[in-house]
Amino acid sequence: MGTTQLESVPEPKYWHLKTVLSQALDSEFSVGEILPNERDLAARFGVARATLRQALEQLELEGRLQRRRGVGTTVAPPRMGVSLGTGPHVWPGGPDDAWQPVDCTTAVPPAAVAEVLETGPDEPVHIVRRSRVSHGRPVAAELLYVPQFSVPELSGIDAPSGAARARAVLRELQRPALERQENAVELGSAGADDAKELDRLPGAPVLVVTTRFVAAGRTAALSVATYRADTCRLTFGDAGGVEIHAGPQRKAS
Amino acid sequence: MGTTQLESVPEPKYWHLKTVLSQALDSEFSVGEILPNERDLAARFGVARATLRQALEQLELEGRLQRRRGVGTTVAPPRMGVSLGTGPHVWPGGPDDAWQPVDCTTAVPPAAVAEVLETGPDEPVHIVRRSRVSHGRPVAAELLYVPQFSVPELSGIDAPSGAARARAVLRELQRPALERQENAVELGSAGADDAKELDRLPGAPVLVVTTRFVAAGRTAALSVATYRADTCRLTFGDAGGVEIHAGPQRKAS
DNA sequence: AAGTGGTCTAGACCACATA
DNA sequence: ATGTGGTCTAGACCACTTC
Repeated sequence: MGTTQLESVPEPKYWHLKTVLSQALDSEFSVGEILPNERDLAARFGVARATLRQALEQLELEGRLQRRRGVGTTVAPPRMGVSLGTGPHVWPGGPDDAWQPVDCTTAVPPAAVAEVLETGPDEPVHIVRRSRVSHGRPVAAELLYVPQFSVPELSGIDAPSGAARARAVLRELQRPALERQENAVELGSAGADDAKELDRLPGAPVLVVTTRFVAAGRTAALSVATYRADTCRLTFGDAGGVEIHAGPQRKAS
Repeated sequence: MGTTQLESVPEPKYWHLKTVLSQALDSEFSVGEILPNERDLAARFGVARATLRQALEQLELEGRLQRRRGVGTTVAPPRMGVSLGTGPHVWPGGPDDAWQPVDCTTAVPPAAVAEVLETGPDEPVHIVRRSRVSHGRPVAAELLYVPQFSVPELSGIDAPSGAARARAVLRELQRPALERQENAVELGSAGADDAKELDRLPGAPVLVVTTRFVAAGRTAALSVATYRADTCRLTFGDAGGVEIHAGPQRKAS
């Protein structure tokens, strides 16, 4: 009769919507193309705008879409591989360094950082701000904490702050020999500062990479770098990483 | 609590709310404690429930909260460090293997996987499902794609499917010598299958780790593992990783 | 000025866990 | 049966970019 069929597993609308849109992106759109605006899309699919947005949000999280306020929603290119390196070659300011110093201040670090650095709770350290650009786009913002003892030769004659001082600190940091490094990756959301540097809104998802550089048996520096989670695929190991993306899936026929 | 007035730069409500809640979590709550329900919290802060939820969502993304339907919202423990390893010791089924085989089927992999494995577009491979448990909690679900040529000695007499066959495949996979491995980490959202295995809802944020195992100059196996982004901090390198969490921040005074 | 995505509201109903 | 978080709606206004 007129009764609706019993849905044993009622899939959420936004979930189904995401699937439909994902397939449409594969078959009917090309990279960089702009989608219809959210109000039109919502009307076309017969859902509220909030529901449509929930689907778009997920697709953006997966790196399939890029949304910019005042502009529109575009189809994102595949994520770019960003190498983090694991060997002993990646030392701040070293040969393969992809980072660009931005600024440098001297201040007391957060308690959690001071603990790792084994500095006193009120002992100031050098805080170098660096940014990483790849393929012409900003991909990461970093705070590099350098304790005073790691750069003993740092002359006060150098610039007291700014990019010049950042370079001076990095230069001095290269003197001791690197013993090892440790990496950790976790999910986070961009703070106001990082968001601005990454050209994203605050709260944007980021991959937080914390790296501890050890020299002479002590933590010589601590790096906290936030990578844009929407555009980056972090690669480790010997080569550039594996190219695995969802892409158009084949259906059993 | 007290209302805060700022008009110069209209900070989004949910952003401010997130900050307030974050501080409250540090000072007034302990791990495992349950928060008031969303309707009460929204009323207490004088916002709509949707706005309150936007703040909770971010805090959950950052691993500060854990929300379970029908139960409530609790304060999450610090993320657990999960070692991925980088040395040549981590081979599926090897000594330090933290994975538990669940199932095994033989099927044609997605096109993107077949390309990396250098198998024909219609050539079936072994697909081993494994799960990883840490501290009594499921942390990752994996699909391990093993081409036929990597396990030539696999006897048809072994179990045709199920956990028994998974173990057989892993056993045979250990014969060739590992040359190197490549890792990549990116953000994704859990599919229906993974979500169930990870005890999360579909769409939950996950860290997708793809690992290519190379032996005899060829890709011997490809692993696509999804880690719970809310509870896991992936660690690389020699040791257990760095313990950096936001924690109570001190304010400049 | 017009159009876009971002934020916010005040409801409603549903799925799930627990008692 | 009750209470929780999850989904959904139909609006409104705001911040930003572009024309």
